[in-house]
Amino acid sequence: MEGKDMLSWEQKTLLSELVLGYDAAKKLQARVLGEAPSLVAATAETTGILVKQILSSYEKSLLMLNWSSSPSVQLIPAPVTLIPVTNSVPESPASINGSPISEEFVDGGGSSESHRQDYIFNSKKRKMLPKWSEKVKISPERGLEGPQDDVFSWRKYGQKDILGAKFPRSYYRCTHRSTQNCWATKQVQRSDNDQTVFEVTYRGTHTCSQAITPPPPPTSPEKLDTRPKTTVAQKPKDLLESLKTNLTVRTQGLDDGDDVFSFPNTPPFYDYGTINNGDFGHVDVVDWFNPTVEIDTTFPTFLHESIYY
DNA sequence: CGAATTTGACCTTA
DNA sequence: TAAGGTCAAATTCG
Repeated sequence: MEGKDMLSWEQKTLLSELVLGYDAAKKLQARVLGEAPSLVAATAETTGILVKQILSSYEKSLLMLNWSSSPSVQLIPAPVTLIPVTNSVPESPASINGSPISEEFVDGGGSSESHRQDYIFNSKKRKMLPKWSEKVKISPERGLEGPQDDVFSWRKYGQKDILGAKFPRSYYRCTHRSTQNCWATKQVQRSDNDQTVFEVTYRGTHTCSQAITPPPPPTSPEKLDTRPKTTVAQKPKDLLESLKTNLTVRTQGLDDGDDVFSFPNTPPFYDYGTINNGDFGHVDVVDWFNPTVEIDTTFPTFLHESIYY
């Protein structure tokens, strides 16, 4: 056990990602060989999804490697471009010295009295949060390109005009920040020229339960969506909005440069539903590839009157 | 009526 | 000090 603890956050996430891909590949293999795993129903996991998962896994793993070592590994052909956001020198791989975790994290229990102080330590922490960004491309026909599986719920807390940018930048944080002390945030910036591109920058990972226990037990075959409300496109009217909110490709992030942030008690894995037994959490792709998040045919319409402010 | 968004002020960072 | 990021009151939404 101590073995895994020794791993840096990067290593853990990388491992996690690789495991996901491996898992999906295994399933795919089983499928190809005709020996469909009875339990993990062949029902919902289409080959396409598996492939997608595998590719996504590769992309992210490569991204991480690309970042932490030589910047010469340019392999990411996919429609979705992943961009490591480097603030300073990505030099130190990850020297986790889980020292300054302080009570800030546990402090959440504290009442809501914190104003300025809250802000302060929040910003202090900000430096330590892993940060990464992605470009999400949209095609009118297919909706979103690339892996999109943001099952997290975000809440907008600000919008700002950016110098030189045509469109304002939107700021989101995890809905459960106050309730579960989850400090994940993201910001969405629409590309100046290419209307189909949004750049999403994430900071911090989710420590809230929705990142830990997404899928409801499949005990009852009837109910497929027992869950309250993860992020899902809702009002067609604000398609763009919901899009921005959902526009999300989860990728592993890395440290910010100076200090590597080590998580208090958060599993370093994003899990999209750990339903299986394996040594590692394995993924039920069906869950994160939730069709509800899809942008259907209404989409192109939105693109036209896209500029809505 | 509670939860999410909007938006100008305020705070932090470069 | 300006640009970027966050807060929080007011407003809108569901």
